[in-house]
Amino acid sequence: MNKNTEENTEAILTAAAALFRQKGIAATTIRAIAREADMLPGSVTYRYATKDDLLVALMRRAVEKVRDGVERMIAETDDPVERLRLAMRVHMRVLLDGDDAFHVLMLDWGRLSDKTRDALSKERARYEQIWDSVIQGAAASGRLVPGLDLTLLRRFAFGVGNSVALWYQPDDPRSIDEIADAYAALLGLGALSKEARHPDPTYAYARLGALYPWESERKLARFEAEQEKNNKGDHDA
Amino acid sequence: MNKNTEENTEAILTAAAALFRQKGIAATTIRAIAREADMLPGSVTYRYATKDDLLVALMRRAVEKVRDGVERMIAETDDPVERLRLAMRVHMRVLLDGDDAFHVLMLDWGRLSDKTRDALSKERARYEQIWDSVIQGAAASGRLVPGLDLTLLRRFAFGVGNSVALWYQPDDPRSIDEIADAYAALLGLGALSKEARHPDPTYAYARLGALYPWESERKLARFEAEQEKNNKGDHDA
DNA sequence: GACCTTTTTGTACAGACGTACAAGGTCGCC
DNA sequence: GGCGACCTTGTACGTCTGTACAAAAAGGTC
Repeated sequence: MNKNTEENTEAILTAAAALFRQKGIAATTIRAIAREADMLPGSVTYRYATKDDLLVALMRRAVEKVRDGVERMIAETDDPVERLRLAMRVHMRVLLDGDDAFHVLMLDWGRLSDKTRDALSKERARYEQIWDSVIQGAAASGRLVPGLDLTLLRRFAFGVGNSVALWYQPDDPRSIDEIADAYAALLGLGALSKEARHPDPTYAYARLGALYPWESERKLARFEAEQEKNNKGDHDA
Repeated sequence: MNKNTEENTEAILTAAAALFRQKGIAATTIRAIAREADMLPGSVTYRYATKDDLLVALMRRAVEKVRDGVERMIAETDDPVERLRLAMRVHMRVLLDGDDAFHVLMLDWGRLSDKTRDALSKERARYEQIWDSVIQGAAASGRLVPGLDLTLLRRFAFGVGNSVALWYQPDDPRSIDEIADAYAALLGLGALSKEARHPDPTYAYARLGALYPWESERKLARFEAEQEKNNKGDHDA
């Protein structure tokens, strides 16, 4: 009737990840984790003395796993742009369908305590570095628009990948890979049609104001002034 | 020494929003909100009987405010594509620099209780509808790649806008509008250089597999099989 | 089957939580 | 300047939290 130790540890991590993802970290109690993992609370604290220890162990594992996955995936090809798409697939697959802990790592990062974040920052940075190097590889190959801010591009791609987690439901008619591919396509090609965009994106990026030549900066300025006025008196604290 | 009633209500909402954003909803206590707003807990519960009431009031206000902002902004122009960019600016500006409550609304949506989410879903849907109509307007004008899944595009744009909140820090050297413009540019034009992309995005989107003609589907399949194998035995619960 | 280590159980505690409410204070209006 | 409505204060409650720990049970080794 008793599972062995390793299985129980696994059950704790699985249950904790699922609950953290579903209800958030603070709203998840150790007792709930134990219940979900079919054991008593003492068995949880026996393995992880504090909730934070459990959280760190969980996230460390998750980021290592996904890093492994992405690294193996991009090793499949030498093409720097294909690497970007494949990385997106793995990232999204794990985020949406895989380890709940990765989901939590991506979404709750900003709200971890300093101590917890510090304990994980090295691992997370290593993962982001993979993305950076993939993007830098693509840029070096000359297949990206020249002059792009590559850090911003990484954050854009990263953010796009992560944002799916905010709306995706498992019963979505689209498959995860479909979404990842559509997102990768939008990332690479953009949404504007051939006729609507400047024929050379380099030019458009060189001066962002030229992106939409029909834009009137004056209208924007007027709106800004109005906003300013409306916000006055709002901020006392 | 006493502020008047309206100011106190405002102080509560401001303090609550800031704390919810910073530490999450569950981790924020009514006592902490009261302390931050410089009053006693009773004054908070006098105005909002439960924490949930406070949360709902907060978010309702936030989404109405941003809806107003976007609506006024897009009324400034008839150009359907410029509207998209202007909407992005307002959205990001409020998200990053404006009402903390909007930040919470966007990021914690998936973790609200059913009751709370229901109480807000109409307002939020109305906001998303504005984006939908902006995107549909752009599509109808023929200036988007034909055949795009417009719901997916809205989610992509929405996700892009929201994801900035996961990494942006107020001390970032870039201004919010700079980021919004860069993101809008990437959204419209994509990251691939002229030489690297198929000259007609319509074609590329029509069959996503053709997006990166150098991609080998076989490599992907091999990886998937391997993943499958690795995951075996992982999932008992 | 005795022995030692590893794990589970059950119970306990101090503190913080959301919420309630009687008492007192403040304010504008007549 | 008294009255009623609105708001704040202080205190209290039952519940739940993370964590601790002694005692019991299980498992492996000889």
